Amino acid sequence: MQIATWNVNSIKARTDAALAWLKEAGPDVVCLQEIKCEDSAFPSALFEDLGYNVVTHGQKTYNGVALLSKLRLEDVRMGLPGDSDDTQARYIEAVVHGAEGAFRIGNIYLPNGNPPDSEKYLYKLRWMDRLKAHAHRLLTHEEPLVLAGDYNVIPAPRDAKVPENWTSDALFLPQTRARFREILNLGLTDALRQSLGDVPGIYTFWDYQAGAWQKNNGIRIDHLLLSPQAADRLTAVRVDKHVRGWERPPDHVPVIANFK
DNA sequence: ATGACATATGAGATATGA
Repeated sequence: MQIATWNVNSIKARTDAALAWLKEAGPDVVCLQEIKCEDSAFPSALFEDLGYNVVTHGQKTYNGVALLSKLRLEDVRMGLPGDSDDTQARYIEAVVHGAEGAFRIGNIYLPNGNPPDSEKYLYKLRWMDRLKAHAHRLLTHEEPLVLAGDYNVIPAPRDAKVPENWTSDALFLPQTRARFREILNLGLTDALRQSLGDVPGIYTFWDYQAGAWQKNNGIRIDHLLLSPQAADRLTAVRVDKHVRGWERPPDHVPVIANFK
């Protein structure tokens, strides 16, 4: 079972790239973030032609998440619980049944939160509190659970090429990292760190500006967090960095986890 | 340095991203 996450920064602008990567990598499930379109505008048929079932939770212009799966998507839920006034489309969840059992998969597009002195940062922190509460509930099921997506969190200095550049940024502020740790400390495992250890230099995002890609000035902000039952089955994690070198790429690249 | 770059909206300039 291969489960991937990828922030595509507009599915309309990235349809060809997404199709090319799916043909190349062939994951069973993909969590897409920032589709930036309403549900009716998502090019589902093109992905269905590749054998994927598609569910979306989109909105006009901003945000939006989609789940693509070769397996049937069951118990689909849209939106992160905890705030009925939240209109931003940032969470979709479903269950898939693989040959070796079921996985519940939550697809996350966590708010950016910049600038830190704004309401946007308070929204980010509240959203993380809601995610913590939801993860806590899901963990009581004691089943394989993968919470994958663009967390907009740099967990540690080793997750940035130049950590000093991020000290006052909403992605790396102590409060942000503390909330991320609180979520991990519920009993979740960072899949990439379990698989690859604490090696530095692994990034999933390179800014379009100032030649960040050419200088490998990246950050690791796309994560797959695993319940104990999912972590037990993890066999490998990789980052498909080469995608960032494609023509007109998104600024994020796919992260893929393999499970036995 | 609020800029570089990129996308959506909508038709010029602004909001958002990280």
